[in-house]
Amino acid sequence: MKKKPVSIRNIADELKISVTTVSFVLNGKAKEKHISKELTKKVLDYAKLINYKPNQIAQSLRTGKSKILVFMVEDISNNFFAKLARIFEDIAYDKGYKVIFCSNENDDEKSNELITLFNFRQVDGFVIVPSPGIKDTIENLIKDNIPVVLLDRFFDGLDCNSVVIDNEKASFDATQHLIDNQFKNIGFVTIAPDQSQMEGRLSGYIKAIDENGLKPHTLEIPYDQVYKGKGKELVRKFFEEEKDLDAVFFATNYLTQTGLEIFKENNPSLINDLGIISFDDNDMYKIYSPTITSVSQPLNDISTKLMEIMLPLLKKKDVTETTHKVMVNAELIIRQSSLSK
Amino acid sequence: MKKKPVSIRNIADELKISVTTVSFVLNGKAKEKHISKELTKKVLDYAKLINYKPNQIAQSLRTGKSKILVFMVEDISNNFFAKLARIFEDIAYDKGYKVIFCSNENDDEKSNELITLFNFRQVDGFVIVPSPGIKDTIENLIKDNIPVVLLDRFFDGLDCNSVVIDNEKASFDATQHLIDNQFKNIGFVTIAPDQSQMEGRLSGYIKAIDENGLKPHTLEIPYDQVYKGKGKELVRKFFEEEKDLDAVFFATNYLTQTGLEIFKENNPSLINDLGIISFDDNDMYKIYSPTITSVSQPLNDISTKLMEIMLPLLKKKDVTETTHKVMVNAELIIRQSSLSK
DNA sequence: TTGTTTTACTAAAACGTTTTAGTATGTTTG
DNA sequence: CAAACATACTAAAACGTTTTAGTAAAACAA
Repeated sequence: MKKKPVSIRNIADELKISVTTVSFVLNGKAKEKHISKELTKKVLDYAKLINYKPNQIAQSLRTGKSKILVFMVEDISNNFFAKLARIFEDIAYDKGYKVIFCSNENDDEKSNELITLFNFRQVDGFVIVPSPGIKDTIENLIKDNIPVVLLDRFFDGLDCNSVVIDNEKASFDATQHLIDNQFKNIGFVTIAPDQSQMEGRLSGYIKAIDENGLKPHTLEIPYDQVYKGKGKELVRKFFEEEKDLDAVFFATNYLTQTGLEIFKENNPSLINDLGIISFDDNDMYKIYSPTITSVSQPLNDISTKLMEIMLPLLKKKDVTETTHKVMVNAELIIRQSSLSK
Repeated sequence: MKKKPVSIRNIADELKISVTTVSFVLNGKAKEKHISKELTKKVLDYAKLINYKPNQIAQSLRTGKSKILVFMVEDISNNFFAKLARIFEDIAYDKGYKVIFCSNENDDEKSNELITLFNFRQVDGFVIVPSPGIKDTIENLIKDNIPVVLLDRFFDGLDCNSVVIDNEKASFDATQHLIDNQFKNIGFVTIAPDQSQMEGRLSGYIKAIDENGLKPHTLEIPYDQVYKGKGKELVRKFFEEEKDLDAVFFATNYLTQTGLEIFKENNPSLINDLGIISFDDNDMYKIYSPTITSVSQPLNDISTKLMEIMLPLLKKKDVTETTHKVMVNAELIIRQSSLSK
């Protein structure tokens, strides 16, 4: 049966001193509170001896801090988010925080539900990949003085910490790279830009196309159709109609997979004949035939930045004092699929 | 600034009754404790009106239950585990539990550290993909009456709940499928079987090979070499030496990727000439050229089973009463790579 | 000497619940 | 008509911490 864990009381009783003294010592306030060197040592030694660990829940109740962070993404089983989560987890544990992951499926209702749930369960801070319609919820969190860092996306006109990549630049560079490789009719397959990161990706593409005097060919798929098979049909139709495309830039990993699937089904030679770039890397791209060029987000940088912003917020009285909006650069990993044919 | 959340006290004061009564009502013990219908309704209505949510931490301190489960896997950013986690998360939230995910990197020290950390922070239950040397730690958890369900692997001679797939059968079937497709010299690339699931995969392969009077060709890579580039060289050497292989069965997703990488670098035609099967599916396998046959683990079944075992344990006084060892069947997804050439 | 400061330590409240052990009525029962 | 029981409610302890507001003695200053 479960033996009761040792408490501060046990230490106090054993050493015939008060719990107050023990608490002071264990919290490193010995000097400040004028606890003698000898007693301090005695407490520390005994605590170690009996392997005392504070009851985190009692601490939380008293201090109002849970040492738990929430990392809410669109889908934790998505490679990009899973990798980010993994790195964030490591840093967090290192700093004494536990992390609860959850997936909002880019759905406003689910997002709100989860945020409410956790907020009431006294979570210390949130990292959130926001669904399009939760600007108000986020604003309320900030008003309630709860640390929030947005990830991957942000809201125009909302003063909130965020870490995003420079989507426009990344997209511009990728498109320009295709142009530099003699591609002239470059298609862009994306999802409807009600998410800020998608907006940047589209505008980067358009900018490169415009600057080079080319004609844009874009397909924007409504988000709700993407994950319902319907998206695939739209992509298929796009390629059937735009016969003269010589390259295509997919704005997300998932769209690339859909595209490749269609090529495989309808017109396998396209895989080799078209110039192809995918936003977001995938372990398999480097072993595909041809190997696939991708825009790779710097996962380590992103997670590190997230923590760098989050940690000071957790100490602060007022989270609105200063907000940090960090933009990191993505890397274009050039492989066979984007080189001039 | 953060407004103080409403407490049971606020309700009691407002209605001029005791906190006890409020607590009884809110916990559904109104009848049992003879609280009148009218008062019960009044409490419920007012609680709803002011949007009362219990302070989970205070509840935890009092009841000793945190409503938190730990889901510890080898690497949460690994596709297989991420997908499992995603499903488990959904079920858990539905049952009122939060889930903390963590990665032990198949390392005993890290596993022990994490288990100790969470155990002392009063987690209600553990789902664990155990690293090879933590049998004792698991045993101690069980002795302490803490719910544990092992996932993917188990320990011989330890009576502990577990959910695993029938690796031997899955491996046997996959090998037999290759044999049925006229392959005669089937290689098996695996990691050293100090993990139970790897043992089953090897023995299934051997059994099929033996039953068909063929000769085994196995490569066993020590676990610690797999993730250090060294593994790749061992695989490369294997294929250079075993010139007469006509098929290969990779025992994990990661090994498949390594293998494909080597084929691509050294001998691209092999990808089409060899029969290939991979343990664990990958979204990209169905759009690879050729499409790749895989042994796919039933993620939904596994997560559901995990919860089915975990939930009753969380209610029980004594977790050792009965142990459930569940074995689920994997599915062979047949694609081009394993069909007779 | 007396008053002030410093040192060394502690009692008790507080965090927000749940639960035990009541009390004070009203209602049956023998 | 008293004893037993049922109903409707509550005071206070408990969970394990942290922290406020102390006390008592020793050291120092005048």
